[in-house]
Formats: sequence, C-alpha cells, structure tokens
Amino acid sequence: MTVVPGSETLEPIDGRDEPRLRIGEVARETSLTARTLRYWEEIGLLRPFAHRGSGERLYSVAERERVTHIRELQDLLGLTLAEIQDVLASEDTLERARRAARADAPTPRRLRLLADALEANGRLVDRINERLARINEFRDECVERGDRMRARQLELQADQRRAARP
Amino acid sequence: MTVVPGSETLEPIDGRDEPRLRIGEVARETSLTARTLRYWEEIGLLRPFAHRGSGERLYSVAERERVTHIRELQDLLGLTLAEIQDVLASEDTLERARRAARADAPTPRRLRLLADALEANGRLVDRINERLARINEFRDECVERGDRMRARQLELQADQRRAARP
DNA sequence: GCTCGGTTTACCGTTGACGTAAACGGAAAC
DNA sequence: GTTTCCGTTTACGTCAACGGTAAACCGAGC
Repeated sequence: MTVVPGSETLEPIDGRDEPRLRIGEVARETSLTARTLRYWEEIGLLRPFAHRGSGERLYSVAERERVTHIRELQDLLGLTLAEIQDVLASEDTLERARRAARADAPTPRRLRLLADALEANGRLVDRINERLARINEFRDECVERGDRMRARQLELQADQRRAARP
Repeated sequence: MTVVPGSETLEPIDGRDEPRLRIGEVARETSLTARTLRYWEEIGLLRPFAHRGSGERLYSVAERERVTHIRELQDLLGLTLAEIQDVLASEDTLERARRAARADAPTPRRLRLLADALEANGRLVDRINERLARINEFRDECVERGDRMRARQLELQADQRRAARP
C-alpha cells in the first residue's frame, strides 16, 4: 500500500495536540523492542495511530498505554497474544464509546457501547479474581508446608538439647 | 544403559506397597501427554520412580504429585521449566530430609536439610506474594476503570431521562 | 501362537513470540 | 548539504515446549 509522500494515511480524527511517538520511543518507554511492536501490529494486536507517507509509524499515548496493558495481561495472567486480542476487543469497544462521545453520538448508542465495555471489563475482573483465588490457595499450601517444617525443626532441636544434657 | 531383563533398576528403597503407575495413567490423571512426561524427564525435571527391565517407566504417587506441582508453578506463576527445576531442587532437599529421617540420620544433618528446605520454601512464598501483589494492583486498576464507566453510565442515563420529559 | 494395546527410543516437525541481518530511505542535527 | 540516526520492509533464524510418527518391543488375553 503505497502512499503519496508527505501525506498521512490517518490524520488525527479530532485535531488534538497529542504527542506523536515514534516506534523507538514507545519501545524504550515500555522496555520492549521495535520488533515486538511491529510483530504485534503484524498479528493485529496493536495498530499505530498513524502511518506517515514514508511508512513511519506514529503512536499516541493511548497506544503506549495499550502496550503496557498487553504486557500485564501477558506476564501477570499468562495469556497468549491470541487471548489478549480477544480481551482487548472489549477495550476497543470502550475506545469506540469515547469516539462516540466526542462525536456527540446519540445517547442510546453511547449507552450500548458503555454496557458492552462494562460487561467485558467484568469478565476480565472475574478472570483475575479466579486466578487470584487459585494462587492464594497455592500459597496457603506452601505456607502450611513451611509451618510443618518449622514444627519438625523445633522437635529436632528439642531432641538435640535433650541429648546434649540429659 | 541396558538392564538385565526382569530386574528393576530402582527397587523401592523401603519396601512399601505404593502403587506403581504407568506413564499412560499418570498422563491421564494429570491431563498431560506421555510425550510431555518423557520430555520433562529428558530435561531432568521429572524422574520416574523406577525403570523396569523392559525400559518401562513406573511412577509413584509422589511423582504424580510432583507433576501437578510443576503444572501449578507453570500456569499460576508462569515460571519456565528451567526456573521450576531450580525451585524443585529445594523440594528435593526436603525429600532428602525425609529419607534422612527414615534412615535415622544424625540430628544435625537432618536439621541442616530442614533449614535448607525451609529457606527455599520461604523464597517461593516470597515470589508468590510478590506476584499476588502485582495481580492485585492490576485488578484494582481494572475495577477502578469499571467504576468510572458505571459513573459515566449513570450520567448518560440521567441525560436520557431529562431529554425524555423536560 | 497371534493379536492388541501400551510402551520404548529416535528423529523430525510445529507453534508462539520474537531476534537478526540486509538493503534501503527519510528525519534530525550540525 | 551531509552525515548520522532512526526507521522501513523482507526474509530467515532461534528458543522453549512440546507434538507426531515410525519401528521395535512387552505382556495379557484368547
């Protein structure tokens, strides 16, 4: 897809003065690599805010936040990029809701978008809670094992003292 | 390593009547594949209790539990198999402590093994707590976003009512 | 003895999530 | 203007964690 040099394929919808970040900046700020950001774009997970005529990607702060969000879903919840894509579809709903708000869309439509986003958010929170519960359970097991080991330790220490001076 | 047919390379240390599980059984009970169990053995993560002369692997309940433990470390904490190997090295210390207990080893040695196992266990619990904290933080963010969305929803609903009957 | 299901070793293939190198072209700084 | 970055595309490489398959082997039941 060649573009007339100098033009932007995606002009800012609403002409606001958000800073345009180049790929290297986003990469540094998120401790990722440019390759990763391009890969995420390749699989449809992250879309830069704009492409300059030269092909250069430009991101907005919203995308940078999305990046950190993706990382959290990856590291903390262990989701695959495909699953994350699924989860983020809801986030996109929220984004559409924001656009609708700025475009003064009819209230019923905005309410529907909000409801969708809310439901998706609820599902995500449920997922997190479930995982938290499981990890807590696992933690309790580990702590309990530690307790048993400490008890045994005390027993052995008592044995030792009794053997030392009967 | 060829073995005299009919003999077991690893006779039970203490002749107890634990059931010997074949690889397929362990696989079914843990919802894994035999291939995975062999792979884990290949990288030194899981060692079957015994090899029969034919080469057939035989597992004990302890190994089956180790398998589920590994899965938890993998899924819940997102550790790599290498990291898990590291964590389990400490668990093996505990196992040596048990053997030492059964073998009536000198108390000081048993105490040292116990202390080692305790320390490793503490590190694991720390790790889990850290992860729990981070996930909790992430959860709070999500919940907060949901709250903001609900607030906006109420606003919009109020707008709607006001527009309906002014 | 024969079949049949489960197991073995051995080797190659795959998938996800990137890394790396080459060849090139604007962008920024001087 | 001219270096020097920084960025682009395209293509191939890598690493972990397995999956698949072939060919041989074992033990149980008929």
